[in-house]
Amino acid sequence: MGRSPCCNVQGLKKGAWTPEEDQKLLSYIQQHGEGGWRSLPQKAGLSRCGKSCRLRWANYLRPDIKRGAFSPEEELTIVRLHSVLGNRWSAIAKNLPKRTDNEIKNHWNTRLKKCLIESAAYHHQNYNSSSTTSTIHLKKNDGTDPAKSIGSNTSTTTSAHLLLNELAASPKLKSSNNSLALLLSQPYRAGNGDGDVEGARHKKVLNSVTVLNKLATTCLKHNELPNCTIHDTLKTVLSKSCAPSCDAAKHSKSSSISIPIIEIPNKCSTVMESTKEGNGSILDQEAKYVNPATSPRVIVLNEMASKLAQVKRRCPALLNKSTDLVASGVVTESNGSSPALQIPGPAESPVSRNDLWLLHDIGFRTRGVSSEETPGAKDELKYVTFSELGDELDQVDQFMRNLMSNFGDDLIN
DNA sequence: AACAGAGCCAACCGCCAGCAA
DNA sequence: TTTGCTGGCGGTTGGCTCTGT
Repeated sequence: MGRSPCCNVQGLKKGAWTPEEDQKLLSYIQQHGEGGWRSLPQKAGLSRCGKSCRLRWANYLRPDIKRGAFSPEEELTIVRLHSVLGNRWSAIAKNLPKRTDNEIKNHWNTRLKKCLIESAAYHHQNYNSSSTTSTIHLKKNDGTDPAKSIGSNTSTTTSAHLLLNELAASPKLKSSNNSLALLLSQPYRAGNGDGDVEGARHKKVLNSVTVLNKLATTCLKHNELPNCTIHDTLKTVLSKSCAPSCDAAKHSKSSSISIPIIEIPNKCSTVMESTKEGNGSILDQEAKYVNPATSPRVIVLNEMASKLAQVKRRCPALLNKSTDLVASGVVTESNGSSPALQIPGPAESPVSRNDLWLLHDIGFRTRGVSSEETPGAKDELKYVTFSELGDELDQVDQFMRNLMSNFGDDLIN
């Protein structure tokens, strides 16, 4: 049960502050300092409630407040921090000197959130339309070519299946019995054998989500994972994909927005390019960095991590198992120097702002830098680069390969 | 010029945690 | 342990401004 509002007292003024009121409040605080808000109005000669005075001071009158348009760097910081902290505006404000939580909150609600949502819509449209021409056809393991793409009938998994196809198209993968190739070829195994996409569409089609769900189910079924590089990989992926959303949910009364893809739509960039004084909002600069080729890999990694996180939630002991399959030779130890797949392009690209926007979606938290692991480092965050992301993707693939080695039969059957 | 709708943001409201009595 | 006070937080609102018709 909450207390009665302090502003219910009859006769107290509400609404916009006048310059005279501001001056009274300012003078009083300069003379007596902050605090004692309940008694302050009377002492300062104001017909306001204490709470109103405190807010006016904190959000407007304080001398160390920076007002005006947010710089690209500040916007970037907000997006990055929001991905980890959620709607904890005060915590975000602590990382933005001279900005108030209220101002950041307003900026997010009126601009940034809108642009992110538009970006997501744009991206979905972009990829759904492009998927018809860029999808890579997989070969079945028996050598016949179904000449059909997987998941083409599912709009929600377009990006994921594009990347899975991209992975599958890798020369290395093509020349081996890679787990992804096996997984991706499954729609045709599961069908009636004629490789007809129409047939598959009406029967059992494995899109990327299904693949990942299957992966998750298998993990759960076996209730354990080998204690080897897979263990570390999974742990890394889970810690990155799971932490932010859990954290945000814990600290935010309302759910923060969850956007599958971040890409800067033309509409946004156009709007921002007209910003006065060319005071580059982040968005018009972002437009220059848009690289559609970089997006799907992020998304599929996110999807993979999300599914694996589900496994973790359902089976907390998963990461503590110590079955040593390395020693038994079932799984080979990776020396880290030769990733499972070499995917050209994004991994070699320099980090751009767009990468960081993309990372907002994933909510990456840098290895080892969390409040739990590093006392005193609360809210101090570092972000992975795109090249690191490439490594992660390789590791996830390695994980899947190893998993297939152990549980392949269960996945296929 | 007048109007409507959208955008923006200062301010309000309800709730909560910390603290002291 | 309970109660009340205080400051702080995040969601929401209302009014002002801008923009388009």
